[in-house]
Amino acid sequence: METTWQDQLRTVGLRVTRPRLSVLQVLAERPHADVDTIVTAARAVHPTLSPQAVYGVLEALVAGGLARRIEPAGAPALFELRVGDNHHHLVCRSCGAVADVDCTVGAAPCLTPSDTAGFVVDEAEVVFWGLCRECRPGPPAVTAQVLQNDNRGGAHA
Amino acid sequence: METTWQDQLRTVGLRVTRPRLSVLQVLAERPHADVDTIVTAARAVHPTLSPQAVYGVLEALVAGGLARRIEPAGAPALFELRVGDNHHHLVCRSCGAVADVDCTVGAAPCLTPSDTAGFVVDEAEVVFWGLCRECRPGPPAVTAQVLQNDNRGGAHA
DNA sequence: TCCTTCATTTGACTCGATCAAGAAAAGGGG
DNA sequence: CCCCTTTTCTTGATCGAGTCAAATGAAGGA
Repeated sequence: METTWQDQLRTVGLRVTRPRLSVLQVLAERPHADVDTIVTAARAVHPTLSPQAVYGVLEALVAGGLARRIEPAGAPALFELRVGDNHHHLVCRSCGAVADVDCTVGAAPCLTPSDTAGFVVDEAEVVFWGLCRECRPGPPAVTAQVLQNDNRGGAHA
Repeated sequence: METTWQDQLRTVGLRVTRPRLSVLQVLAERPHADVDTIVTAARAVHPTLSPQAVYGVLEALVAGGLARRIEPAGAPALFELRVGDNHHHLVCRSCGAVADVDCTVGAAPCLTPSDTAGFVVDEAEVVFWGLCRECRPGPPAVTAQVLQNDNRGGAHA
């Protein structure tokens, strides 16, 4: 990916500004960052950056297709630069850590509901909930069990 | 469905109260209701019910496994009584309408992440985004027989 | 360089949800 | 049937994420 941030911004019709470059830089280093994290990190190179500016920048980036917003339940929105590929997320219930998961099928949407109830579906969003390595209780007994498949509510394989 | 709300509440160790019965009643009639809707509707039978009480009731119901909370991105939380079965949701991008979707039988490749990045996954959450029948830009003429005589472009916000 | 347009700053504000203290009620024991 | 303990509800303050609006400032084409 040798296209610069500047090129990418211009390609989608956005002006090249310091706040935007700062935010892109932060997102490149820290995928799945929330607004607060972005503001804090971006201030390393742009000390006067305001939170509202970051909201504006992110809105523009998402609208321009340069960034994607994800909103795990009960947490502030997160942003990532991985766009255009169909991937999903693992979210830690304890610490909120997020990891990418490639969709095993490839094309979006990777799932097709059996009955759409009259809806025209354009996206299937998948979130895997669990515990990350650090938050997992007990000694790291590395079992192969990956998806707890109980027959009541929640998970399904 | 001969188990009464009272029985269900007692079964999970919750006291039987008027606010709880009211909320259960509302949820039975209106699946996928948000807190505001529940408060308004429940006041028909319990006029002094406070929003905070509803928050408390819902928290207790969810903790007791009698209700489930869903949080579509960009919308207040919704609650439903369908628990224990594995189903997902269709959400309308335009009006926010929600419909249940039974989990696709058989092939659900995306529900087993290929690489869990060290996470222990306990739930896979799926949300299908699209447009509901009312919000869909006009289907090819009036050829839809499934659709009863509704005023197209229906007022639904 | 000028000038128009788009971005950012600043500050107020909305909305959903949570927290805390006291009053009310549920429901088991006497 | 009443009392007492515990849970639950009410009232009101507070919080956090996100939005709105007016005014200043930068981007970049003419």
